[in-house]
Amino acid sequence: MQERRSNRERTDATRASLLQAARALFVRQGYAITSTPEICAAAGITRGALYHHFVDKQDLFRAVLEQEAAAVRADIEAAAPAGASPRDALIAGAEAYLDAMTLPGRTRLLLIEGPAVLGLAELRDLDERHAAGSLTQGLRAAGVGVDAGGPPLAALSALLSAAFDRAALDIDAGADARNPRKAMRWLLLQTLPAARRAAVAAARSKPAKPRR
Amino acid sequence: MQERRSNRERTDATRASLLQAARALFVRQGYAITSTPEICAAAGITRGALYHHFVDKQDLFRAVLEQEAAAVRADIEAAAPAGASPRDALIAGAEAYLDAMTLPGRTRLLLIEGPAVLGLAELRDLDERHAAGSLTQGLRAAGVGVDAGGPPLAALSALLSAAFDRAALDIDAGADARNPRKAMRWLLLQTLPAARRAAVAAARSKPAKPRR
DNA sequence: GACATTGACGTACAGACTGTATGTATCGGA
DNA sequence: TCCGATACATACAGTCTGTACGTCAATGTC
Repeated sequence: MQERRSNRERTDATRASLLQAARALFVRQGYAITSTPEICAAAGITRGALYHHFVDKQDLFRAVLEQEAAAVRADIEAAAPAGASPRDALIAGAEAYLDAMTLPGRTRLLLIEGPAVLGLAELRDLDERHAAGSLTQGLRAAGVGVDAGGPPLAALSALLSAAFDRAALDIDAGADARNPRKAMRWLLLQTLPAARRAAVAAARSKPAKPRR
Repeated sequence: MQERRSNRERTDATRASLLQAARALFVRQGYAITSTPEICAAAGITRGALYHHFVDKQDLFRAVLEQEAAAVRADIEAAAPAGASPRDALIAGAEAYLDAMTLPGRTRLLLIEGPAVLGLAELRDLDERHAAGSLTQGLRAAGVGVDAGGPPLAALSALLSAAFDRAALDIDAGADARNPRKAMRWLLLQTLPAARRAAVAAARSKPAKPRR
């Protein structure tokens, strides 16, 4: 009386069920506390199936993160306006990122548990494959780091990326969402060329009396 | 033939030995992989002693972090120049923080494992008790957020704090230390009033030629 | 200074979890 | 139709965590 399914269908179904159950539990309880028996019970399968599809618990977690990062990327790309100026594209991308990270569990998975479970190096790789690279090139397109006097573009991009993550975390933590968004937007604008040149000019006139 | 020690001495000695062994192992292997038998063997005591002094493994980890955060704070305060202007104090504090985070293991303990093991809320509390609060008040003293038009100070401070952490992480990851430092310094300067006012002014007079 | 109490451990144990080895049924191609 | 491969399920070994309990030295009291 059991339905006939191809191997491919079986695999897809169990993997999907596993990923969904694991994601929910990892988000609610964290990676360490969540046990594989628990995950399998929630997914309606046995541990044998889990270890058939994934080499270990960490590998399952990796798959969850991969899926999550891809979803974030998709969300951002879906929100990208066509034919905007580099500057506007950057700002729109910033908002889209914060919006995407609003989906429950994303901050915990990608920003808290991820680095601890998979290691910083792997997480960074995943981040760059999916999302962060676009920030660097967005900054470059908007003219940051093109002249010699400015800060190293890659390093600055990393710092801003961290600030974005923190904004997402704070929004998720229940803070009035407008404050981190506003601060992040302001900070980002400060890095754009028009602002920077003015700042450099102000800094150059160092020996002068403090401006006040 | 055994020496006579007061209870206080015994406690201090075992706790110190435990903290040192645990710190080393947590740094080298991470919290999850490090087992309590392993820690106790390295500390030269039994698990009974561990569970006498700490309620569980997580509590031991908490003690390690507490010690580490206190050390960072001490390092920063030791480097604080006396009688500097708010602006210079802020810049010096920034450098001191990055210097302090150079000590091996600190980034991993405080920035990677900490949030995952203790939870973001507790880590944030620890951070504010020890270090981060000073950034907010440093910014305020330097005049950030005093006028109504600027970004919310607390939110901006959080973003900058995250950027600092990322800089520390990148330095620790072996990147040429000068790049993250330079970028961080630049980013911080961008937020200070002189730079901002100049930036705003430059933005207002958009058609005007750049100042130089 | 004997004595009861508390603190600082050491040892033994129960429960749970992870990863692996092995068995079974279904699928897919020849 | 037969046979290898795939997708599971079950059983097992080893390890870890936290707790209960026992011991002995230190400390305060009379």
